Amino acid sequence: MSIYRTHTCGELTTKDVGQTVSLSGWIYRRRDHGGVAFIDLRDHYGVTQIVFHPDCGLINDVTHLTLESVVKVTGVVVKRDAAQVNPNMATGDIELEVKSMEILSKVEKLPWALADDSIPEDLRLKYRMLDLRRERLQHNLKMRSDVIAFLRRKMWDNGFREYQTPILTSSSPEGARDFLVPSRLNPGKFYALPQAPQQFKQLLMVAGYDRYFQIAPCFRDEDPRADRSPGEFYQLDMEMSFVTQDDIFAVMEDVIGDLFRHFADGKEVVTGTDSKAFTRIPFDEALMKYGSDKPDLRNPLVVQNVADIFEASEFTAFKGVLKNGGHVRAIPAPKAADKPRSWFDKLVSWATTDLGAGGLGYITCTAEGEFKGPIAKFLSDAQVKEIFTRCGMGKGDVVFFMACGKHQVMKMVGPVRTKLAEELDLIDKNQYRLCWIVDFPMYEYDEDNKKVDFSHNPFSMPQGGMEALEGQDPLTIKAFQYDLVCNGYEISSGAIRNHRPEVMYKAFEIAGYSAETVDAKFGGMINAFKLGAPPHGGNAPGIDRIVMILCDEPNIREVIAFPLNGRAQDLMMGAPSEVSEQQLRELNIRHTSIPGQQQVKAS
RNA sequence: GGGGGUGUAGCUCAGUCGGUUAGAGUGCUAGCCUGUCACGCUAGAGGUCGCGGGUUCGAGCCCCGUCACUCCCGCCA
Repeated sequence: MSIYRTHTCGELTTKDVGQTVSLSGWIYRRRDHGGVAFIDLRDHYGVTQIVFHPDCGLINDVTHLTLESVVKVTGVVVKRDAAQVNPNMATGDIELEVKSMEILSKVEKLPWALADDSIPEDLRLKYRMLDLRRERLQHNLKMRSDVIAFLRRKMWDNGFREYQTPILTSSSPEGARDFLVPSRLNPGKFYALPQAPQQFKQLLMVAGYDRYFQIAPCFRDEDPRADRSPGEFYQLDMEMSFVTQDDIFAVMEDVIGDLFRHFADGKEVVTGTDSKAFTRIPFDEALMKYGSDKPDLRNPLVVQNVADIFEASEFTAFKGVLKNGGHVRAIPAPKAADKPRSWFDKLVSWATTDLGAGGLGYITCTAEGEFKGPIAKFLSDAQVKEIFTRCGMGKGDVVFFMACGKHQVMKMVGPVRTKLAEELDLIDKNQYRLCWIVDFPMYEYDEDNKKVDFSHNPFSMPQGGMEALEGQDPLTIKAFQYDLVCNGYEISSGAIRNHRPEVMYKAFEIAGYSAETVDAKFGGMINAFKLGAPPHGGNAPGIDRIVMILCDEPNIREVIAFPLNGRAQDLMMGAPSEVSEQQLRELNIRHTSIPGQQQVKAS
């Protein structure tokens, strides 16, 4: 038994009445009535009301303590009178009649009241230790720990073992920007922090370990987003040998499907099939129907291609877009015809300013079946009817139109589909909808450099193998490359790898890399594949993002104990910081100081 | 690198048409109160209106610039 407590603040009940107990924790709230005073004492497990009666002689002490001070109290558990029971508290049937109190830690001054719920984020990050005391973050981080424990168990149950891979590795030429670490023993040379253990896990497959996983830290020096933490994040990195895409899907559908079912907390987990399998949507179809490669399937709206109709119309604006290789898509908006003019105006202004779209057209169908709207006059009645039929819309409904450039479907059409569903409240917030996006293109055309380039992982196996690479238009080749998507978030990405050197050289050749370049850049991997490599593949679910979704948080920082802010700074520790000249000398580093640049301040 | 939003007391915010000494709630400090549970009551302290410049008789408010935070685009094999 601890000298600090006999129980936690969450466990005393009427069964303990009459016992003398000790609790330790933080003073959460205080109610002072002069003659009698109460404090709510909080620890990780809950809150218990402590009563200070006049004869305890401690009222003056406790009322002059700043909230959040840490105390140990000893006293007797008493049952509350019926009128005093607090049904909102787990321990609301009892209270502790205090006999003695020991102050373990005094608070000097709080930067904010802990009960306050809307504190600016930079302040929260500066005093993260205070922020982390709040119930919401305690819940999120416990959830994170539980999710990781669950994933480890499930991976073990599926025959996987966890292996560590290096944190100090070499800079890789493809992919995101690396974090670099100077080498003291090798002047002028740098390690890179791994963007993912990609090459190492493939080498483990070559080494015959068959089923690998790791709760792996990944480091990428890219700008953040709400669902993307700057600097570092964690993946459930996994790889397996002698498998096809179907084998990998089966494992992930078991692991991730069960994960969501286990932590859904009453929400419905929808896989789109009557088994454990997840719906599979080819990339091209996702782009067409949802305008996104990570569609939110809770959103029932389905986009339609109406290029042919506008091609045959008198609407020169859209015809011009089509002539330049662009697209015209229709997005249905059921039961929106009676929305006020201002609703439409706001959407159009949102599309032009926020999305940077040229415009947003729409045609409404009144309750009487009359078509109205800014672009209705450019179309014949038959053409409008055809559009409404394709969209499954009718009286009282609206169809929106978006014209966009060749490569702008995801940037323009997808957001409109999402916005309309939000505006019309069509998204079932009580669901997790999981699906695979499959058949990603192997290559895409790089408009900037006027060349064919890899569209995803260059190590992915092209569908059709060598035959496809040699005989097919590169831009039509698909890869065994897939993403796992939940509620509009990409939660995992993976591939069947290209384990055959000759296919690898050919794949790189198409993207403009010589065999010499491939050897120079990926020598380790390609040599490994010349020493007996099993067919293999895998993927890597993003743990932070999955926890964020399960916690129903809009921002990934809410599920990370000590996140960096939007400029990749740790406001509490003061990172990144300047280092001494001595340290730099040892590393053979000299830097040009940047005048006027602010040091990140530690709290 | 680009675009949007925000910035007034420790914190959350209000501040009208540009016009007297910039307000409220909360927290803080002191006091009162014997059953509260976001206790209540009284009083007090607390302000570089993010920063700099400009327009004006006069700027929290208008203009220009800048900084910080945040969301998005680019980027993220």
